[in-house]
Amino acid sequence: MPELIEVEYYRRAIDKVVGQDVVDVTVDPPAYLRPSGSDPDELASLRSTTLTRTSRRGKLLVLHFSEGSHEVHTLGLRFGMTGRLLIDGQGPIERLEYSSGKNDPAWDRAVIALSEARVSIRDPRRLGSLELDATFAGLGPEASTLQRGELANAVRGRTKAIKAVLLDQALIAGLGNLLADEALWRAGIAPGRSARELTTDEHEALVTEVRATVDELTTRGGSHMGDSFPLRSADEACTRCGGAMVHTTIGGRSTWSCRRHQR
DNA sequence: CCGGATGTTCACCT
DNA sequence: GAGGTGAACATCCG
Repeated sequence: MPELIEVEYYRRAIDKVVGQDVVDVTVDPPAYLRPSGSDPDELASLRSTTLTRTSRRGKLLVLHFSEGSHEVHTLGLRFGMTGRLLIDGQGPIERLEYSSGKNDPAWDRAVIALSEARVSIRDPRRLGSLELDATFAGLGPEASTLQRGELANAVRGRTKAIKAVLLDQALIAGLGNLLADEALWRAGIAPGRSARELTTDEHEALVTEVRATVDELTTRGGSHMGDSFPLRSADEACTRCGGAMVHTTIGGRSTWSCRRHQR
């Protein structure tokens, strides 16, 4: 799952099982536990704790576990491109999800067995991960509430492309490849522009469009259902201005933009 | 058969 | 330190 939108839906789904006790937490393969080299046996420290709350920044979902009134551990969940959350075998946002075809229980890479529910990450490509005692350290400000000053901070002195800044989770947390393209398309900013060269007006436009895009897609229910989305095809014209849609690679990611109205 | 895909991390360059 | 590239993960889709 990309983008913070789906992760927020997952967070809300897990909120419904807050209050339950942990029976066991497991990963398979062991490398699904990060950072690499972590010992899966350490997950045993979660047994008999209580899931007391959830939190999220960007695409990182964090579960908080307590003993009595004392928080003793957290667990970070990352979904990568292809990880889905299942609760008792059910995907809370099934209709939004990547996998249209096969759905193999063997792809359950992380399982959190609670007293009355089973939470798992089903991830065919293993691009997601689990992290014991994860924190938000190292993540930039939340994209869905991005402020002008936060964007100004993120781009300050950076020569790399504005799209690469939007995708860098340490600078701004939560935007994925599709959302970054959409926000830039809406703001009329070419994705390859050097970040530090954006004007104050462009900062304003971009902050507005990042938030609007996240808001609209959250309301609508996910990032795959856009009807105003910039077409990811060279065969059709920009739905806003009729210009040619062009494909490039920026920050190592596939990028679509309109040659005419994105400047 | 081949290449690319909503993500992240790491190694290796410049 | 900044930033770019490519590989890796494993599967599906066109």
